[in-house]
Amino acid sequence: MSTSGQPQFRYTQTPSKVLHLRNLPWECTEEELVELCKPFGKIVNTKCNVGANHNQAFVEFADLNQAIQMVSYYASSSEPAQVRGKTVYIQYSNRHEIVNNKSPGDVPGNVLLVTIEGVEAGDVSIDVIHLVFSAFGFVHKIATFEKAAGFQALIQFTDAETASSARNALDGRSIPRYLLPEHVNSCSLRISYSAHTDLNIKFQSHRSRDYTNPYLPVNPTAMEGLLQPALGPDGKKKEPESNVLLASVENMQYVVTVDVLHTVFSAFGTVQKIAIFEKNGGTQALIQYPDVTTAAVAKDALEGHCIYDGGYCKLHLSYSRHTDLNVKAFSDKSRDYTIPDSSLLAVQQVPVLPAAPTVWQNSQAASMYPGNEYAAATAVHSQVSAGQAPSWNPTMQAGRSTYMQVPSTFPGQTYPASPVPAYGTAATPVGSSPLLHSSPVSPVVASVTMTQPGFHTNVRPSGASPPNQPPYYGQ
DNA sequence: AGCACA
Repeated sequence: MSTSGQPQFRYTQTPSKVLHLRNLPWECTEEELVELCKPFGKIVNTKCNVGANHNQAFVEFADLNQAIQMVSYYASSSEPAQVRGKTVYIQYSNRHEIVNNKSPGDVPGNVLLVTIEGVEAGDVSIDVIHLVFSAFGFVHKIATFEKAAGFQALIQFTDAETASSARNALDGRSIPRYLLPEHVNSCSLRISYSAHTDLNIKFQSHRSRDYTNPYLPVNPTAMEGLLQPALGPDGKKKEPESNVLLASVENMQYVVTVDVLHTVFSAFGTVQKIAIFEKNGGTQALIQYPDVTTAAVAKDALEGHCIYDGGYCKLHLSYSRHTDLNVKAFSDKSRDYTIPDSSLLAVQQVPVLPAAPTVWQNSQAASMYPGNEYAAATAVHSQVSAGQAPSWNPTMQAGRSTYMQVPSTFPGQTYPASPVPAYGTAATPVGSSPLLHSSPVSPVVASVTMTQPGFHTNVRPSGASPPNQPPYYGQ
């Protein structure tokens, strides 16, 4: 009102709680703005990426004096205001409040509203959603529902920072195909912030989970695949889910060692224990994960796949009745990776220094979002977090840089001197292959022969074959 | 490097 009609000159501009900032770096984030301005007072609102070049912004202080403090500080300072090394020019805005700053969905909070486009509600299980979002931090609760917008989920994180890292990384991306039913072609995530801060989950069910409260009652009607046998799609009784998988190996042309299994199954999370045994003339193995979710994903991803190309060592997976295996810590038929102090086995236990098998785990994680969707970024994350749990371990907290758009470098290149066990060479493609192949029926190991740019370093084609093991390609 | 609902 008072400013209308007349051009404003900077020396006549009247102070305002709202400051206009220009010459900001491209796509300057709200965090960067707040970082710059908060020493002078409480910021109640911002508007970023304003102007044709998206290099201007507005910041509104709670109090006029705070804005005056900032302007006068930089007016007399020898150090200009800077963001990312760029000098930022600050002046009073000719408005007195930031209006209609954001649509509600853009106000950061700890709860995300995720719309999963292109799928039916039944196509994406809550376990898959949990797995995908757990890469960024502990997921407290999930509630799914169907609205006009489609299949949606509310996902509660500890804080807005975690939620926004997940949002920034996943908004507009797709859930990897191998986590979805075959008939799903595309499925993109639209993510905004919910106004909720704490979801009220009443039951553990196929549509809602509270991971902070494992003792929450299971909804008897909505329950599916939890704790008790449920009916599968074919109407037959479905075995109860378990964190332990029973794998039977069909057409076992080559010996399947503990190490091979470990490499294969580590692609989906921390493998705690493995036991191999003979039954009915065939070879079976039990693979223990920390949780049912990881086991479920591994089961779905690996079922029917072959460890070695050419249809050899085909895996058939079911849930074991066991929940905690009692195995010898180190024998040729069993392994307990939770024993922390063995130098041979400690790699599972978040070592301080990267160790070869851990790097491999991360190589696996790197390929979790293959192709043009997540590609290069995940690899870099692998470097960053080498030595930690793989990305898809739901307990892992370090996934925030996972999906940055950065040039591709694979962890294998980061530790060229790392001793890579030969068995790792043989088995590594197994874990990565279902990810690299859109077709779930591809032999697991086939990625070895692929020449997909940017991915070849992931599979160590030059590694030696293990003693007493055939080459895993050709044959 | 100079003001945002288009």
